[in-house]
Formats: sequence, structure tokens, C-alpha cells
Amino acid sequence: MRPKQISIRDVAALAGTSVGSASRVINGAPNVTPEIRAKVERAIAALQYRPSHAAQSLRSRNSKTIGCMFSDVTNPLYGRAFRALEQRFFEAGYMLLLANGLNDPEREISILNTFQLRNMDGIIIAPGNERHLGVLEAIRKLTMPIVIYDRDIEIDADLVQYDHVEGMRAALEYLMALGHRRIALVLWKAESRAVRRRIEGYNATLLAAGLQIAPELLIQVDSPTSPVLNEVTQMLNRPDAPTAIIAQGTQILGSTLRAISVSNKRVPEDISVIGFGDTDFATHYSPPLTALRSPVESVADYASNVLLGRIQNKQSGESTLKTFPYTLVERDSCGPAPQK
Amino acid sequence: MRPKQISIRDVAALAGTSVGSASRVINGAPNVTPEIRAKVERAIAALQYRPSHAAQSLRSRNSKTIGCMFSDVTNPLYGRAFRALEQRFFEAGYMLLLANGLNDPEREISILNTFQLRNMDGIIIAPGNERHLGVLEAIRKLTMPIVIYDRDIEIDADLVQYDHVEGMRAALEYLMALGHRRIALVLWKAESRAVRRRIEGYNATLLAAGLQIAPELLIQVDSPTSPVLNEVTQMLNRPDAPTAIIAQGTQILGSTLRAISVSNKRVPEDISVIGFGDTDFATHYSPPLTALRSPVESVADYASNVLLGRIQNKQSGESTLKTFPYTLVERDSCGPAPQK
DNA sequence: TTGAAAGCGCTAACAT
DNA sequence: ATGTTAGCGCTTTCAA
Repeated sequence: MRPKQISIRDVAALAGTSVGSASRVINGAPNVTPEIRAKVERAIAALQYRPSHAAQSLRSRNSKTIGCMFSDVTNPLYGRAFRALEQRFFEAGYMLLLANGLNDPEREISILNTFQLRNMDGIIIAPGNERHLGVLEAIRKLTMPIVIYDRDIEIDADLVQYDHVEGMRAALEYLMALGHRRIALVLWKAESRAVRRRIEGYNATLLAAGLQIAPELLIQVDSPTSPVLNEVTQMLNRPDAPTAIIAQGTQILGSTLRAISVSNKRVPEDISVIGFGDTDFATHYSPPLTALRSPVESVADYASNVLLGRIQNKQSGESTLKTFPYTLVERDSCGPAPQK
Repeated sequence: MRPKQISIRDVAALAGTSVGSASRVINGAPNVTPEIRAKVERAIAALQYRPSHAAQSLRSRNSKTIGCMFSDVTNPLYGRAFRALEQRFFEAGYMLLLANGLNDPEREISILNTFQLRNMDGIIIAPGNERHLGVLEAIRKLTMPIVIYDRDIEIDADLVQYDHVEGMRAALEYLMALGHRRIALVLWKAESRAVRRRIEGYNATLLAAGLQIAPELLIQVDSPTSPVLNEVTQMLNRPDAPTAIIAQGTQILGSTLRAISVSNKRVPEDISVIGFGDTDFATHYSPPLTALRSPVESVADYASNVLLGRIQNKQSGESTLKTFPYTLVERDSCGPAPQK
């Protein structure tokens, strides 16, 4: 029935050698004479032989596959991160299994278990739920090297993260230098490292500058569209409306800009805007938006190196923590604070 | 050394049955008595047994994995498509290997070969190079069911595609009904089905409406940023500048809007704009942009169903072709053509 | 219905 | 340096 796929035995037979030698040639072992190598290679070519990944994987206990779990590839930042990772790993002979956690703990647990079951050689994850016990337990059960991507998780794994506090400080100081005193912050309402740290940086910087922290200027939303529009519009209609806004992401930033536009304010004349996270949206908006850019590609480089290192030198050195800075990309959305 | 992972033999031993029965229970075979089933399940729970994916895969010749190759997940449309596919397949017990072709033929070939080597159960691909002989050959060598995603490729595979011609017609007729006669089109310069069809629809519709086809209104760029800006700005400064523009994607659309803004024209008062492809960018721009929306999620639903069908009922029915319509989402970027 | 046993294709340990 | 062989963990005949 089935044309019976060709195996390493066929290669060995045609080459007139043993399967052992054939295997050695295939895996580039050093101890093979040129003659044997040539014969095996000829046989491989003649038969169009390709090793079975499943068999290799079963026998050698590695899958040459990396598991990746991000909350949502649709998020441009994760998209870029994945693309960069995929490039690095593919060069190294690994493929990537990508799963979207979608901030659903059950889903995340299920994905993590599947990664374990499928014997991923390494894992890069950014779980949406850093505090969920089930998720944490699922992570702890993982037996392969792990890189945690911008999360605060207490676990023996390598961490890569962004310096949100410092980024926020840079943005605020830039605005304060332009004379702004009332600076609003619009964020996702989430129990996430990014949000936590950004608020932390926001409060700390204002405090250090001797400005008061006005709760009405800190808006957290749980849906990126209409609530943002409403709340921000409301804030902009206050007599003591802010003269600058920092907003995160694409959707929240977009809705914030809508609110500004609806309130008949102009950027940057009436109000300055900084995006936390640089995307196509920020680049192409009119006016182009000043934004904090994260070095996603460098992080991916670093993360893939660390993980590959762990995988290859099986030794388990100390866990690593590396933090990457944001850069403030100045475009046209910030101006001096308007005089009352 | 290694804690020797628990295998089906351990389960069978603890349950006091044969490995055969254990296997039957694991795979939900019908011919098992409740007693045996219970014993095996108890043993599985007690040992925390998880079947080895590699062994299952080797023995049963399926990997429960789908290969996905898109040009770039960073493109929001592919991002959405992947997310939708991943959700459907994960529910069905499959995981997705995602690789970005990056429009590089060598890379695409290499990815396709790897998919074959790794014995993917099915494949969904949108190669960047529809005409590249090497890529075509690599596709033809694939032995598993294939779904081709919005490409014109002569091959025995299921095709899902978007009706770009009809979408273009809808956009143009909408603009013509608003009185526009000179309507520009800004596109990526690529040998791709999408671009080809869109131009086809553009020409056909103008022709049918009795309008002349003005070559200066059709701009194709090979880089999404500065060239667009220049060429579109130049076009807008002509005495016979268009009163409406259709632009594709996020980046080209963004640059086009920049050009409009730089030329001191307002949307929609001076010029109407339609985006070909609906994204966060279009939704959140000021004003929100009228755009052609593709039913990415429906397509993913359909594609996953077709592929799963092929995989499960191994029978090879006729190849399928399904075309999905664009919807024109009316927002605030189109208005009546300005009177001279 | 159940158990025994043959291998899926490969690598690695061991013997030569 | 090469060949032989045992098994990785599982599914699936085949017999009972």
C-alpha cells in the first residue's frame, strides 16, 4: 500500500555500510573516513533520503523546537518579537511553535502543558496572568530551559524585560522640560508587569519633580475603545485638563487621539501626546507621534542566545536577568505647554 | 541519572493490564471494559502519566501539527489570520508551527522542506513568491494536505482567497457615487495575487464606468515609506490632482495620509480616502478611515475546517476553491467630490 | 475484550 | 573507524 518511506537502513544498504556509519555521517560525527562519508552521501542523494524527525526526536530526546507563548501575536510588539525570534532560531535549526495565550489562564495552562508534553527544547513565554496560581504551577512543572519575556515571575528562569520605569521617566521629563505640569497617563487595566512598572515610574517621577499626583489624570481602562474615548473626553473637558497625555499601545493610543480630536483640541498645539510603545500607528499618524520605542529585535537576539546557550551546554548556570531601555523617539506630537 | 520518564509500560504495570489495553484506554478505543478503563485511568492519574508525543508521532505517523507559512506575521492581516487559525486548531488538538517567509524564496523553500521533513499533518501557506520555480517545486513535493492562502498557484490544493476585484469595484463605485472621477490607487509593487487583482478590478471598473484610466493615478511603490510620500505628494500637486485615493495596508496608507497632510489637504473635505484592508490604524485614525474589511476570521474558520477534513478523512476529494468578499466599512474619510 | 509481540526510524553504547 | 544491537515509547496487528 504505502510506498514505505526510505529509512536509514536503506541508505546503509545502498552505501554498503552499517546503519551506525550512516547515522554518523548524517549527524556529522568526526570519526568517519572520507570514503565511507562519500558512499553514504551518495546513497542519501540517490535515495533522496530525509531523516525522520519523529524518530530522531524520540531517540535523542530533543525536538529541535521552541515553544512560544505570547498573549496575542496580533499585538504588533509581540509580532515583531516573534518574527525576530523565529529568524534567529530557524538559522540555528529550530522551528517555533507559537500559541496565543489570549490572557485566558485555562488556555495558558493548557498550552504550557502541551509544550511539556511535546518535549520542547526550550520555551519563551509572556503569560498574561503573572499571578495566577495555576499558570505559575504549570510553568514550574516545565522541565526545559525557559525565558520569561517581560514578566515578573518568581521562578528559576532567565528573564528579559524592558525598563518601563526609566522609559516613563524619560517621557515625563521630556514633557516637563517643555513646561507641562499636568500630564495624564492612559493605560490598560491589567495585572501586568508593564502596567505596574509604568505607573510606578509615573508616580516616582512626578514625586521627584515635586509635582502632585492627581488621580484624575491616571486612567486605566479594561476595553481599548469606547471607555477610553469617554473617560479621556471627560478628562479633557475639565477646567484643569492636562496639557499632555502619555498613552500606551495602538488601540488605547488611537482612542485617546480620537478623544482629543472630538474635544476639538489640536496635537501638539493644545495638547502633547507621547505613545508608550512605538508602532506603525505612531509613525504614520498625522502628526507623527513622539513615542517610546522598545528594542524588540535586540531583546529577541539576546533571548535566543540565552536560550540556545542553555539548550546546548546543558549545564544550568545561574538564572539571568537582563533589562533593556526604551528610547524616546521625538516626532511632532509634543510642544511647549500652552499658556493659560 | 535521569529520573527515567514514566511510560505506558509503567501505567500498564500499575494497572495490572497489558500495554495494549493501556494504549486503548489512552486513545479512547471503544472495545475496553469499564473495569479496565477505570484501572488504567487510575494508574495514569497516580503516575501523572503523559504520553510521549514523539513516540506517538513516530508510530502513528502523524504529528498533530500544522505548518503555517506567511510572509510576515507583523502584517496585521496575517497576524489576525494566524490567531484565528491557531484557536481553531488548538481546539482540535493541533499546534501550529509558524514561519515567516519574508518574501525570500530561499527561505520559503527551506521552510517548506522543513515542514515536509517534520511530517506536518497539514499546511497553510501564503508564499510571497507565487511564480518562483523553486518555491513551486518545493510546494509540489509536499505530501500532506495543503491550503493555499490568497495566492494564485497552479497546484492540487485547496484554495481560499479574497475577492479583490469585487472589493475594488465596491470602493470605486462608492467614490463615484460621491461624484469622484479622478481616483488614485496606491499599492505595493509586488508580483502578488492581491496586487494583480486589485489593479485588475481598478481598471475594469473604471472602464465599465466610462472613465479613462490615467496611468499617473496608479502608483506602485517598492518601499512603504519615503517613496510613497514623494510620489503621492507629487501627484497631489498636479493641477489635475485626484479627489480620492485608495491605498493599501497600514504603512502605505499611513504614508499616503502623511502626503495628504503635507500637501495641506484635508480628509475628507479636499480628498477622500479608502483603505484597502481594515486595521487598527484605519479604525483609530482621525478621522476614522473608510476601509475594505476582509473577513479574516471566517476565512480562517473555513480553512481550518477544510484542512481538518482532509487530514481526518484521508480521502482526497476534488480540490476546493472558495472566495470571500470584502466589506466596505463606511467611516468618516469620504465625502462628496469637491467642486472646482 | 484482552494480551503478546512486532516494529515505527533512529541514536548511542558497546564490541570489534 | 566501523559494525552490531538494544531500545526510545508507542500503536497495532495477531492470537487467544
